[in-house]
Amino acid sequence: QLERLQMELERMNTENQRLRATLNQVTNDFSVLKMHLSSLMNENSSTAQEHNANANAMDLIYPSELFICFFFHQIFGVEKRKHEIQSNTSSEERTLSASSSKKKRTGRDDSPVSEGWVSEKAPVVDRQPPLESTMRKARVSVRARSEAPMISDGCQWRKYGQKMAKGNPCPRAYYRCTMAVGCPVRKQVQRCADDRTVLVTTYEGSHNHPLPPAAMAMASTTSAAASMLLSGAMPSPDAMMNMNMNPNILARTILPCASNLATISASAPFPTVTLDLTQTPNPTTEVQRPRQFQFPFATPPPPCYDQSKFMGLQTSQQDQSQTLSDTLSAITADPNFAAALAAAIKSIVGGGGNPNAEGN
DNA sequence: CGCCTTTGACCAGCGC
DNA sequence: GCGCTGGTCAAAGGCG
Repeated sequence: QLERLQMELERMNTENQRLRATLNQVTNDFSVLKMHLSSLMNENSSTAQEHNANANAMDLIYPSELFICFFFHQIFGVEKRKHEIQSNTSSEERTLSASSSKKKRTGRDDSPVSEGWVSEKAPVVDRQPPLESTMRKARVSVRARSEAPMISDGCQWRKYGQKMAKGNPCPRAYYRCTMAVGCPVRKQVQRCADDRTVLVTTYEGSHNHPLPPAAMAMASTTSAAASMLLSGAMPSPDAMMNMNMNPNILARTILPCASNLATISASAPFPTVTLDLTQTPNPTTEVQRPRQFQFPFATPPPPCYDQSKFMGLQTSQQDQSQTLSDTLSAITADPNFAAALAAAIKSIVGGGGNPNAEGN
């Protein structure tokens, strides 16, 4: 009996390794596709027809991968063979970035500020393409519990301002990405007024440079959400409100396995996707939708749902290792994992990205 | 010395 | 027009 169990365990381990390899490949492909698509959209956004095509492409690519990519990056700490792939795409992206950037100031501004960031109020001639400037308006907000002043998302940030926001005693900090010259990505960090253990991080824009593996998850998520929001792959929040639709329906479509984690704000000045990681997914809801991709955790949730760790917050290496270990143990111990993972991969590779297909 | 944070000033948008 | 607010700038200073 023991021997049989050991053999079974070995077989499961082998299967898991194979699946992880497949997942790595899929994730890589997704990242490369997304970067290419982003470049294409920048180049081709001048014609509405091409824009529609891109929107359709977004529609096909993003909905399921967005969340899957994000989750598996976080859970598995996926180490990717991205550098060679990214180096191929980054050169053209840098060219794009360089061509669109324009020196605005002198003196101290050998910083990224002058190289690429185009202030909306600055009297510049060579402004960013319409789509890109629109893209910058889309925001992805992440709520997570953390004692740290800022979540560590793998990117390098430079603080460029801090303001007291109305209705919140906690100051709001403004950061811009400094991983590459001219990267337009910014983020705002503020503690929740109601619950100061909750850190609200709002991302804006998409990176124009290769990202380290640790940064890919968040970047992919925010970029994809922003793209979906603005490409027409999803209706605007206002449109949804006019149609008497609950914006969260859309969020459930994007993140079907964690419907209570994502909301789309219709009241915010900019279209905003909010990923609320201060809550745990409702297991009851998941049981009611067995055909959706979901984590087959038996209740209660495993330690990975300690979200301050789950989100890759600034916890110690030891904590993260322990969490990862716990997570892997919990996942691999579940006999349904392989099936669920296979279904998820199949939904991606098999073009099942449309969450509406097959009732998903 | 270079990079970073701090912080007051400035500007644009918006409502009244 | 005026005041409020959010967002950004940029000088000054700190730090490694």
